[in-house]
Amino acid sequence: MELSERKKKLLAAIVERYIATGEPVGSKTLVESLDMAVSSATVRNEMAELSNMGLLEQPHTSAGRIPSELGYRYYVDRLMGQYELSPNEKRLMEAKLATSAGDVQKVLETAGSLLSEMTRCAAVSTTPADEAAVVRRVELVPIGTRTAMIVMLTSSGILKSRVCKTFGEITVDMAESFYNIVNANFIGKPAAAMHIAKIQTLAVSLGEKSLDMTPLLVALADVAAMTEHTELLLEGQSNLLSYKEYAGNAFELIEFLRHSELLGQIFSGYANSGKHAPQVLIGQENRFRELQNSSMIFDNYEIAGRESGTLGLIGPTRMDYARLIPSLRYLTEIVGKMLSDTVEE
Amino acid sequence: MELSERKKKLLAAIVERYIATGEPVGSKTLVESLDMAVSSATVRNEMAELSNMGLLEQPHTSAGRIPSELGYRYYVDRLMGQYELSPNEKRLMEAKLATSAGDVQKVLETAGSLLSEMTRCAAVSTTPADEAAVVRRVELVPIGTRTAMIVMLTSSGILKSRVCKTFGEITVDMAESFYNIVNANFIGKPAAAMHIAKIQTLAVSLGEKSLDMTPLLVALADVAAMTEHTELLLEGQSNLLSYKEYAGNAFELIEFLRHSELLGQIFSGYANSGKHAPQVLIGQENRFRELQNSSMIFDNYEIAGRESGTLGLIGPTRMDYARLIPSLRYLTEIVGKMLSDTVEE
DNA sequence: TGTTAGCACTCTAAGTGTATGAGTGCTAAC
DNA sequence: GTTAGCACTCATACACTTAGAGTGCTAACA
Repeated sequence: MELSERKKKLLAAIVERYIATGEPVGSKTLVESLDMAVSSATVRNEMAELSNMGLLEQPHTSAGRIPSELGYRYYVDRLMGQYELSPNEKRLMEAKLATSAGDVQKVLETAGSLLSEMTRCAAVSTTPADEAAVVRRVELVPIGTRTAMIVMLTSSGILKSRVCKTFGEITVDMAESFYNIVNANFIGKPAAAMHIAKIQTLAVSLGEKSLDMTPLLVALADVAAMTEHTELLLEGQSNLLSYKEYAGNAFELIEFLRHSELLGQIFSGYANSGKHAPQVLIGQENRFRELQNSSMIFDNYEIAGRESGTLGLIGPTRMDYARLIPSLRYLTEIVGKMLSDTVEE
Repeated sequence: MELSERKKKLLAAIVERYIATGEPVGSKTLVESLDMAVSSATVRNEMAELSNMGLLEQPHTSAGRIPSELGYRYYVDRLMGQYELSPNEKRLMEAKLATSAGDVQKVLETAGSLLSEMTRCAAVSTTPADEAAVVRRVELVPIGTRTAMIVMLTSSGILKSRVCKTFGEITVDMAESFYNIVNANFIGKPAAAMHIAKIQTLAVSLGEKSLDMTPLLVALADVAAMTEHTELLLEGQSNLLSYKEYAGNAFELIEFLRHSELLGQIFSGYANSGKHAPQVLIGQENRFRELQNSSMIFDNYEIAGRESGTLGLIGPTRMDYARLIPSLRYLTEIVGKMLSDTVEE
């Protein structure tokens, strides 16, 4: 579908104005704001044609036009200018992220809250997924006489810990057994190897030590389970409350975000696609009913050259694509760099 | 203010019915639902008197009555029956909490999400405050060649960790220096001793080792700062969205909860008061404008016989006090027990 | 003296009617 | 291809009406 230059200009102006104000745009205001060399009547003709093509729609006969989903799509694909982040903004983002360096989860949390602040949208991120990930390191950190913390690091950089309590005192002997078991059975293997069934057979083989060791091993399995699945981190859902398009059904959307692992499916599906460019889903292009009045933008971050996880934004269809897409793109880029640096060694 | 038995019965019925339905209660429905031996005219007379006393109010002339804040207060102080938690509910709460045993923060998070689920209110909790708390233990856990995790435990049971990256490899020598510094300067002292200024003078005294050690020491100061202040944990804010009394201004309230350390003041003020019984603040009894259409219930939990922190609920004035107060009371009790057990050793 | 029936009164919510104005589509002239 | 002009549509605002719920008051009753 090829449009005349003038139609393109008008469509872009309508989309941008509607994004900015949330009010339907009429022919008169449009002519004024663009100070075009034609009259409002001409613009009306053009707008009527854009409507016929399905790029604009009218809430009611005597209202101005608003972009249809197709209109947004055309705008995003062909018309939109890309907002350039200022060096200042870039520096700020990097500085904020740097405070979390070394901790994958924290980097992603920080990225999420940065995104949600910058965009007034909800931000989503997934922790790196890597089916080939293996347990790189396990540590047993004594905390008290009967309390210890188990720390696990995977080759994909995921770090998880958990506190556990034992029945009796934790002895040097126990710690030794623990490390022996871990080294012999788990280091270099996928976290899935540490399944509760495996732990049970191990416990049996320990004989009389078994009673003391069980809480440690159970906690170990627990930590392993935590590292195993990619996690979905959410930030800034409350931003959505401030949009009038969500008045009334904000609760529904926020509950959807809060519970849904379905959202994770979209993301991990995309992460595996190997694409690397921000993907935009507008309105009904979303598979889920709860998102059909919303748009999503998401993009994969790369760890050491490999698509690993996703950062995303969720907001009203009327979101500022021209600004948000470059912001997200830049952030995924530096998140990728930071995480590569973290995981690398 | 002493009321006749009949007035009490009526007031309680009005409060409870209004809590249940959210609709003003009229004389006719009231007589029916109570199947009283008097007519609606008599009830009207009584209701008029209750209005005069300021215990009831009318949204408008031809509507039924709703409780005034004074009415709720009277109900809470004198009329309310206490709902008994079933053994089943108790068992469920305990079982859920038990999964977090050993980790103060996690226990409180779990308690918060339990509370918010049970009550459809927002739940707040504060981590234990203890001016006499000292650093009990610090561990340096190697994670990679240039990455380490610093773990700190205080005598009040707060456990915090942070990952940090160093410039060069972490050597056994460095670890030794680290532990020497920690043992000599910090163990047994308040976390505040680990201030960044102190860290700096230490770094200077290290001479040439200083460059390598600095990131570790900075991270140490950082972890110390984390343990130092009581934290405010929030759960279930999104529950509030489902109440019609918040339609429209839910955003304001949720933003208030999200940002406000002011809320912490109320809590810590109460925590220091030494009281131990659920405290109820109804509507305007709250100091903050954002909470004046809401009620709060909060109660201190005791660690080893000492008031240490607070659990609280925030919801619409029209909340089910008779059910929520006992629930909160019971939860603070078992949280206290669990935390005492955690901190004790 | 407390209780009750009855009735006039008040006020909201919902529905109807009307004016206003923004914005359109169409047509005829440029 | 562009424009001015005009009839048309529809949301919004406002005034008005009606029905119904609930009240307060009064006079009669036990």
